[in-house]
Amino acid sequence: MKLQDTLELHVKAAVKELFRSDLESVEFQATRKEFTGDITVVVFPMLRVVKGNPVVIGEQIGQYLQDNVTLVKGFNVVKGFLNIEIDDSYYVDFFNTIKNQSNYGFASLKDDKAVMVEYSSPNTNKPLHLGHVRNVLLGYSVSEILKASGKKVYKTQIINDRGIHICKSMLAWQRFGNGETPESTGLKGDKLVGNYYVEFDKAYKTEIAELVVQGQNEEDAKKNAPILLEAQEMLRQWEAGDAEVVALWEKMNGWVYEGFEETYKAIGVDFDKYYYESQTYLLGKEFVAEGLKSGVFFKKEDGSVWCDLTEDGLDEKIVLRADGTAVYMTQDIGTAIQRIKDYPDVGGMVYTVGNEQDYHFKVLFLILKKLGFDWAKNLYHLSYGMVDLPSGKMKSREGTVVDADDLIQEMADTAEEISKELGKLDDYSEADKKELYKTIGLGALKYYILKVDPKKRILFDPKESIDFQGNTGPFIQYTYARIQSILRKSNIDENITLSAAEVSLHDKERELLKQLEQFPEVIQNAASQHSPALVANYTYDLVKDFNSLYQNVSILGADKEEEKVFRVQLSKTVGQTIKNAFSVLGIEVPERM
RNA sequence: GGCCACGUAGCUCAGCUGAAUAGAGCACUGGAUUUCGGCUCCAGCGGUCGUAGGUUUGAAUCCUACCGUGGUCACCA
Repeated sequence: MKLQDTLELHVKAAVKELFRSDLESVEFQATRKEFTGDITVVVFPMLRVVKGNPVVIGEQIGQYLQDNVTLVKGFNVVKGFLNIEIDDSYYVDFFNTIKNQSNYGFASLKDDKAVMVEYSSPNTNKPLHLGHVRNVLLGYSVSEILKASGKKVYKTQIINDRGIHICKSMLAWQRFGNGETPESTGLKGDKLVGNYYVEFDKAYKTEIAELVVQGQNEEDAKKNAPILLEAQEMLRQWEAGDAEVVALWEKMNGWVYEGFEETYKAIGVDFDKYYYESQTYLLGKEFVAEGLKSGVFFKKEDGSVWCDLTEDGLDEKIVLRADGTAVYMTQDIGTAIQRIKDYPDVGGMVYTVGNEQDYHFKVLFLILKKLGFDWAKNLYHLSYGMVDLPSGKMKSREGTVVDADDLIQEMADTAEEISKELGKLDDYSEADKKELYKTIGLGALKYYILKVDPKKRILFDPKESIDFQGNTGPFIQYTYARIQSILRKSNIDENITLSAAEVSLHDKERELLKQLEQFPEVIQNAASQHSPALVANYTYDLVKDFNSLYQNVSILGADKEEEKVFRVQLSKTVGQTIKNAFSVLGIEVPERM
């Protein structure tokens, strides 16, 4: 049983015996550094049940605990705070239970409904950029955290593969492409298709300018530009199933998917299942028809279908256009239902989508509830803030978009520069070195993004993101590598288990053990709050405590053999915990760096 | 304008399901190595927790108003 749970029972018993009152709960907090003790009971909330002076009450409870609970070895009361000192044997026993658990902190799979986590969900007309990077890192990490908390998880995305955007790229490629392919140009497929999207925009603008010269006003010119009309015609042909257009669409989307896969692989994320808008919007239309019958939706005179959400404090929302074609909402309804059909064990879903779509998801979840799906109550919009650059917002038109592939490469390059200066890798092969630079560069990037609360905006300062000191990924990786170095040099018997009597704890060791004890709870909290930031910040605190110990005591040069054994084992366990924590953030740890 | 989110040290962020003197990192200043990896550690400097009210024994945390920033209010996605 956890320390806090044990103490809670005893505090309740104490209050029962001393004051003949029943407490519903007991409030604990870690004892602040400036006071003596390991864990603190806050007396104030008890005053509602037990009348009296908080200091006196604290003293009485403290005395009771000291007399009746063996692991309580002392106490003191400051104001309304009862600081309890815990016997070292508790921490040593705790350590012995976890020291060989390679999966420490992770809960075993609970017999519970699975969760589907959607992330990435790109359009197929341009490459991934920094904004997608945050999305992908968050979604992947939340998936891993949910798994670590004991849930079955499916990772997925919805690919926006149909619509005018891809037709624009297709048309431009037809006109200006001269049959170029990723193979013939050596370009990644998503980059190639993205280039033609830009080409389209250029041609479009030229045509608008020409029409304006010919006397049209700008608004009309934007609507009448021939190339735009042609793109719209192409979309109609696609919807009509024109064989040639569909073949081109399949070819160019295929290029994009290959490009995306390369980027996902470079980032180190994966998916269990892909959904395509082109395959789910029809199901959405079916359910709109059904909702119309059951009265969830209503039809306007022009034939468009709406959902009235005014009773819920929202507006009316369109779910089908007057011409009968699907809107965004239609296909999201279809996609959600399709997913539950495909995976009947799924009881809830997490949508990783930027906060500009907060309203959309509020409405989507409400509509699914109205349609009567019981899983609709377990839908969560993992809403995250924009990524800004020091120069302001990213704007594709102004060319300030940070490309995902470029970014990953730059991070690795920077890691290489810094590592070379410090040079500890002379005996590494070139391939191993490259792999390591990628690990460090990606570690820096991922940690920089994940340590911030998802809902907050991120200011992405390239200079700061590649910082290696302080609260950064490489700092934590460095500590891990340093621990591995100790383990390589130590030659202790791994299987020794020291009893509490054989170990006397250094203050820093006790701090570290308390910190280690928190890890499983951190994972659970991060899961329920969908926040990798909690894991990131925890890991940093753990690492700081380890470095402090490292600086204060000699591990391999400990005076006594038992001390050395204990410290090496402790170091190993800290290393394992760093590794586990980082694994749910999607960050690798190096043996050396 | 309506609705939503955010506002904590010069900068980047924790703390936000209420509790002790609001914590880290960067930057700046000063220290530590006959020692296991100095990408380290220790200390100092730095705060009207956006503003004003309210609830409470107790508010950065909860409530209200206002200010600032961003988002959103499409038969776009």
